[in-house]
Amino acid sequence: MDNNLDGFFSALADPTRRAVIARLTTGPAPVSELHAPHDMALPSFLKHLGKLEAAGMIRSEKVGRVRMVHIEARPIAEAEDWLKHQRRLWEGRLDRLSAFAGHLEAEHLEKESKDG
Amino acid sequence: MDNNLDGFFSALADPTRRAVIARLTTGPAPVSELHAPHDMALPSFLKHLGKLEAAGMIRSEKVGRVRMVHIEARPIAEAEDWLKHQRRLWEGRLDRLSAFAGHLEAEHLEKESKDG
DNA sequence: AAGATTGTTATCCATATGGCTAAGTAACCG
DNA sequence: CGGTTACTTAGCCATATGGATAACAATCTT
Repeated sequence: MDNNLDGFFSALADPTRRAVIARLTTGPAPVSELHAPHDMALPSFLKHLGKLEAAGMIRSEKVGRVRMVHIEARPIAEAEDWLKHQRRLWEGRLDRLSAFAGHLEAEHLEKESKDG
Repeated sequence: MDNNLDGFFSALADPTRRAVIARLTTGPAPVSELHAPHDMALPSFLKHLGKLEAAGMIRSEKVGRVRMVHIEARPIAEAEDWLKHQRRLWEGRLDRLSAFAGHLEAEHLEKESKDG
């Protein structure tokens, strides 16, 4: 339970890094291409890639002088699963609440009919 | 695109705050009860609640001297949707790739997933 | 009214984060 | 070989974050 969720979520808590992920869903790219749309010095940008890689969300290999970056889908699925799980718990609780409310109402009606 | 995702994800990038969310999926609770399982001074803990509230993930109202806290589901769904969207793009790309490249690409991806 | 509960506010502190520049290394190109 | 490209490493800096204590405020409880 105490897995990489910290890294996953904090990696996603930045628009630059989310943009990189979004870009990479369309296919691998070299660092320079990933960097291009971001108004930021390259070393600053590399820190973002570093965080994504540390979180296990991307991987990269160097081919000649170029570093190719590609997405790693599993962490995204894990984060998604955590959210889905929470949402289901929450929805389940709503179900139980409404069942309980129904129960209360039934009791109430029953009591009323006895009293009446 | 530039919505509250920063706040949502960074709010979830902390185990204390995820624990609070997890707890709140089972129903509302007063601050003291939320605080109890966490080995941390109350003011420190309140900062976490503050972040969750700022991100719109929880709400709270004061009843007497007690503050009751409850979860706000929509942000969770939004974060989940972002992830789902990215995953679909990624999967869509895989579909397109395999349509073009056939079994060679499939073999490559299979190898990658084994390496992971 | 006194005391206990339950937050709240105000500081303070160490570390992490996100940006920068400057200078270095490792391919490729002519 | 020399220059250009594509990173890489090393430092610097400002602000944010996550923790702490101390003191205050409001509301039950007795």
